Amino acid sequence: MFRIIDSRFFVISAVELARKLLGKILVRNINGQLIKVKIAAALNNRGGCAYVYLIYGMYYCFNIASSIKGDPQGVLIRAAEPLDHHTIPVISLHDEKKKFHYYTNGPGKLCRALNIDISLNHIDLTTSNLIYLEDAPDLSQEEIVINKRVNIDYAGADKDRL
DNA sequence: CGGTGGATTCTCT
DNA sequence: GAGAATCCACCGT
Repeated sequence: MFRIIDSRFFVISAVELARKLLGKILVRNINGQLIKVKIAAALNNRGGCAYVYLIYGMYYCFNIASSIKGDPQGVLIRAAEPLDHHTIPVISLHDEKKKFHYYTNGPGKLCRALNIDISLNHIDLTTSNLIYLEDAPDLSQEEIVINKRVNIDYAGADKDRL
């Protein structure tokens, strides 16, 4: 698959971009070690133009901005499927003895697995060697299921929002 | 300049 | 189901 280097790919609405990102390959380069994951869940994000947010002091959320300058939109990547290995081992923050084989099924866990931190904020996905996207066939309409956010039974009234 | 809360996740009850 | 872990942007004083 080829890397996406055409910035026009992102010059669309966040809703469209979220749909196109599904199935694409997110590549993270950590000191030469490539980790590839397939984007499996994205979320239309409301406003904001940052790429990486620190949340609750412990976890990061990885966003991909869309549209054009002056019209801030973005897509929050909520989950992905590891490709290189079945799982990406990440040591538990709470108990280092427990080596959880974390899946990337949540925004915070996704960023932990890929070593995404604030240093990637404002990075350009079309020019950076640290993290970028590889092209992949768009999923068919039938394969895209618009559903509620994953793993959010804690969210109360907000969980019914898309 | 101190207080507060948030786009999360894990652990224990 | 609730609390904790833990950083910083933002707000009020």
